Amino acid sequence: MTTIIDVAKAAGVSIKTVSRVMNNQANVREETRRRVHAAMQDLNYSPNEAARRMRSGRSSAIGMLYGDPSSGYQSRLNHAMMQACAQAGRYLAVGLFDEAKSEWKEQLEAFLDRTKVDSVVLVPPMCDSSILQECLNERETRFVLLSPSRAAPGVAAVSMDDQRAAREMTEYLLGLGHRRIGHIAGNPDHIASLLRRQGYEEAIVAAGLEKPDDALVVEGGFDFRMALSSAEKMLAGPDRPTAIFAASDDMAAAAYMAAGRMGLSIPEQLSIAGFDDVPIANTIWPSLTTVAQPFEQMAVEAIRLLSGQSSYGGSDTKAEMIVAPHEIVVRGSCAAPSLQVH
Amino acid sequence: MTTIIDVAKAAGVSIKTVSRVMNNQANVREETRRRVHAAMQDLNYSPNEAARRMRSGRSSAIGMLYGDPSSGYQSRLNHAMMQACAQAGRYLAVGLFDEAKSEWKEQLEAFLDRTKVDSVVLVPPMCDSSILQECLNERETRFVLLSPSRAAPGVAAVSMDDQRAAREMTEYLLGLGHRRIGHIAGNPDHIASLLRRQGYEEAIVAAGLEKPDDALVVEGGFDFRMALSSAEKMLAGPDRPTAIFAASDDMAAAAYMAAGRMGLSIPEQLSIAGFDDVPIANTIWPSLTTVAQPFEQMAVEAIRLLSGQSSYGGSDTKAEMIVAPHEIVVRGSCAAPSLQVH
DNA sequence: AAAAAAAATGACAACCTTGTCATATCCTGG
DNA sequence: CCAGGATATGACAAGGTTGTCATTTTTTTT
Repeated sequence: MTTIIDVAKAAGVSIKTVSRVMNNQANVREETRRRVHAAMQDLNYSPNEAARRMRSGRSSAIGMLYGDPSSGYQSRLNHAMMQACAQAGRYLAVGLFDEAKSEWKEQLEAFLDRTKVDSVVLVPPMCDSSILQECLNERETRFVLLSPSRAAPGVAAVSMDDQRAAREMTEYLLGLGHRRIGHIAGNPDHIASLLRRQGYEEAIVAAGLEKPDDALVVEGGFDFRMALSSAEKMLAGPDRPTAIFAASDDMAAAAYMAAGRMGLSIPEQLSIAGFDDVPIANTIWPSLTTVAQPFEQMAVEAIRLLSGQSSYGGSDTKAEMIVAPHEIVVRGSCAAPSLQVH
Repeated sequence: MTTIIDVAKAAGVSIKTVSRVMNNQANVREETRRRVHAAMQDLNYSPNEAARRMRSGRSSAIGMLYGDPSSGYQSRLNHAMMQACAQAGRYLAVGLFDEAKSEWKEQLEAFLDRTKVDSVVLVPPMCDSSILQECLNERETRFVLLSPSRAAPGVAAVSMDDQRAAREMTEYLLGLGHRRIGHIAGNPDHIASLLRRQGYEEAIVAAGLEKPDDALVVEGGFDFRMALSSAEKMLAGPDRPTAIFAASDDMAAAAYMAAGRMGLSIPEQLSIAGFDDVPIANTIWPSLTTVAQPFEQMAVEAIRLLSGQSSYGGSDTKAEMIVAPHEIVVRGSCAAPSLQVH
């Protein structure tokens, strides 16, 4: 196993200089830096994580704070973070967290003390607590928000373009020939719900159609049950849509259910599209055409943000806001509207 | 921060003796051992992970190998492992793995080299590869199987009692008054499918009813689509059941769909029960009565198994087989059969 | 009871990195 | 060309643990 000493010898410098190069510290001549880098490359050197951590007292692991893990959305995010960490060669220290509890501050302190992490990822719903963010700031712990419900000023965050994705999905349905497209909206407390709805309406209007009325846009609250009754209402109406775009996969599954009850077959008599690409989208049949949230990409970016900021600077935390590219995943739940329906 | 030196002073021994006690090494008098333990307790000492790892070259992290992560089952298991590791104060190093690829052996070596873990958890479907197990044995890496499809002789494993759980769930349905209970069986390649089916039949027979015939037990293959058509067939038959017990939640969701298409309301006209308690069980409505796999418990036991075996012994690996207790989670999808159905 | 063997314990180095502080080198302006 | 400051580099300790090997204590054997 090659150590910093080997690199120092190879580069003809002291170990301290190698250390400086590794940690991007100042006061190293450019030429020296190059030589050291070359030596590291040659020897295929990678620093001993344990030694580093012991000396500095900090862990290179990345902390992740999250709350209720029951949703498919959560598990996808978990998984993406695990994968991204594995790829980056870092460990993931997770803390399950109950913000509702009063001792949450002690919980946080305990987590940080135990794990010694100095960077954490906040996923929904933890990422929307400004008090939590203040606490992390106080402890000089770097953090990045993953898919926050609302933008926090001056805080690094990674998210996706909900509005554009919704517009594109709606455009896809329009492109199939649909003219009457319903929308099941999410919980209006989440900014994502509004953005998705806006994207949907934007596409409709841009296609020269009438702005959707109340019969076409119903509340689903990101809740299966509410979405189920809303979808049934929509489909029972006088001029029912030929396609439904739900603001989440769970609600799209509810629309499947509603369609089944009304005797409508998917996609022949009703097209359904979702949003998120959680496991259920590939479980149900016909499998769901949906917007794939770029979970993997977002996780990678989050780690990059946490790694990139200078380790000890502190002051240069200019907030970066990264938008990861989504994808429309076409599966079997959408088709051109059949002519005989109306 | 208290170190091994503080403990040594407090116990009146050398640091080496403390080290010996910590690592359960031989040649420490019982009384000394007690004194050291007391001192550790007093000072609330916990060893410095980084120093340990640096000296020994091994990581105390636990490795986890898994394959296709798309199912809800996988994500529950992931999550449980993350939580259990956090509780045990250990990191989780995950490796995503493609056993189908030919370079999987290199993949494994690389993973073990990079992470330096010396204990790994194998989750489905990785836990059924005996070649993989041989490889791990060669490298003297401890491992434990989590919920294996078939028992491997001489290998530590954690699982649940599928047969008993299925029997209990069926008994629950019988207790509600159901006399004609259908079963959607899983993929027969999984031992769990057979066990669940046996448990189901056992309960039926024990209740003095006829052993279920082919009209009552259909193949679902742990696949939504197959389960959907099987359920439809079952419900369309001449003497349709008043309750369906599916061998997985995904297949239970398919039964919901089938019921919707047939115009049967749940639970008034048809009771449905599932198995696993994955996210979908709480998403759909009415929420699904199901068998909660003891994911959390299994993860905790897996870590205990890996931690418990003597660190350097090697030979004393008597294979422990642990069965974690499941739970019947009663939600809204089952009710007494209404009288007017038949 | 002495000698030998076995068991228990301890002193100290080693692991690899980073921080401190001292030293060497470079550059600037007179 | 030199003084002085700025910049670049290096020597060495420290961090907490475990391995090696020597030493002390206990037990067994004669």
